[in-house]
Amino acid sequence: MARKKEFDPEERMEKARDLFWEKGYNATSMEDLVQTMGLNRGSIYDTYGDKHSLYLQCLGNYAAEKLREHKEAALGTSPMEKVENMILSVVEATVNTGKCCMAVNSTFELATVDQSVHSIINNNWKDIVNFFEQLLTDAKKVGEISSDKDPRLLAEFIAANFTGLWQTYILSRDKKQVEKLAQFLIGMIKH
Amino acid sequence: MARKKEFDPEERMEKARDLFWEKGYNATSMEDLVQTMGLNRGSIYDTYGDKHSLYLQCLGNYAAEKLREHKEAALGTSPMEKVENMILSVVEATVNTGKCCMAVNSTFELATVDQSVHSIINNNWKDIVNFFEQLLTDAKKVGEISSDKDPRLLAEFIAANFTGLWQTYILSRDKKQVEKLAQFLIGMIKH
DNA sequence: TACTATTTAGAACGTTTGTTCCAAAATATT
DNA sequence: AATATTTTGGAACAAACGTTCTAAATAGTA
Repeated sequence: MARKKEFDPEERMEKARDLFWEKGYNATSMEDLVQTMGLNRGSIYDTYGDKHSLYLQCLGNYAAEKLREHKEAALGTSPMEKVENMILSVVEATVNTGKCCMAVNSTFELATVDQSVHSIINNNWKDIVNFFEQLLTDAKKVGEISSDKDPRLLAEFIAANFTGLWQTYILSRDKKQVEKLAQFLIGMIKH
Repeated sequence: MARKKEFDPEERMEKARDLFWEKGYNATSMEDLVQTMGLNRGSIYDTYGDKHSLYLQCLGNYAAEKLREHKEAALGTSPMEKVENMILSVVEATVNTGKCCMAVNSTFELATVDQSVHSIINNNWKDIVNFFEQLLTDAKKVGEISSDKDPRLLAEFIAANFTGLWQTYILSRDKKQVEKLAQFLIGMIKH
């Protein structure tokens, strides 16, 4: 009947996502997006809706991918080994790409004033904490952590520490420094 | 010879600071500032320079005040008691005002792309970590923490955890939750 | 009281913002 | 090959942006 889209909507959204990730929401203009996505203004509005709607889709896409990456990083023969590898994987990704977590950036730029953003990030956060909790419950069962530990609290503590690691990396830009802090965290949760 | 300023520049800057603190840099317009500061555009430009310059002054003001507050909160008969009170004071201020740290907001919105902002925040961060390090060194001397602990690393760990606490508060908006995490942190650094 | 330096209020500036619209180009189906 | 439907590029829009400017008001000095 008619023409088909000449671009892959998912692929172009990821270009937008990377730009939002780098510059933040408010500092990214529609003109920036047109240039970076390589799409016409009309095509963007037609495919994704307005700027805010596009941002929410980018953030949702990021959150889903991040959760997947966390789970993929959970390698190891024991639960605690999995937890440890997840932490090391976050540090590695951060220093390799030089970028922090888009959801955390978004938390501090928008989550206090934008309910939709808050909801996406909060759900993603809960998913990650839940995953940690599961692993730590397993770790408790097999005796890798002592029986007086609360897996839920420990999970929340680890997740909160990710944000601390990112903040530290932004300020220090020092790979060794962040790795040292991560190792310290790992030591703390083990004992 | 001529008229004197009819307003207190410091006092009006604090109004601007609170607005930037609440909305972030990019989401705050010059019109917003005119309304909130109760000053004419010309007076703002004449007194503080342009928007970016005003922001830097607000951030510097915030950082100085925050450091002072941290030191004021360091009450107690022993070094570790002081550390503990500093942590509790941050939590209390957060849940009471409902606001997080302006410097941390700024870290994630601007520090990666704005060198001046980065510099102000980084120096403030170092000041705070140095203060913690001093207290923890004292704590080590009097045997409040074990001799195998590294005061510098522990200080960085505590400071990083503040950011985690703020992130947690933004997402959960749950006073109890943040207090629980803070108590957990205190327990961790004691043992 | 007259003078003068400065502040004041707000109009006005040229950009940039996010968004909409339209004519031309394009392609899967008939 | 003709048709129908959708995309495309870019012009056009009003509103908001950060900034500058001007004229009137003001108050300390002479």
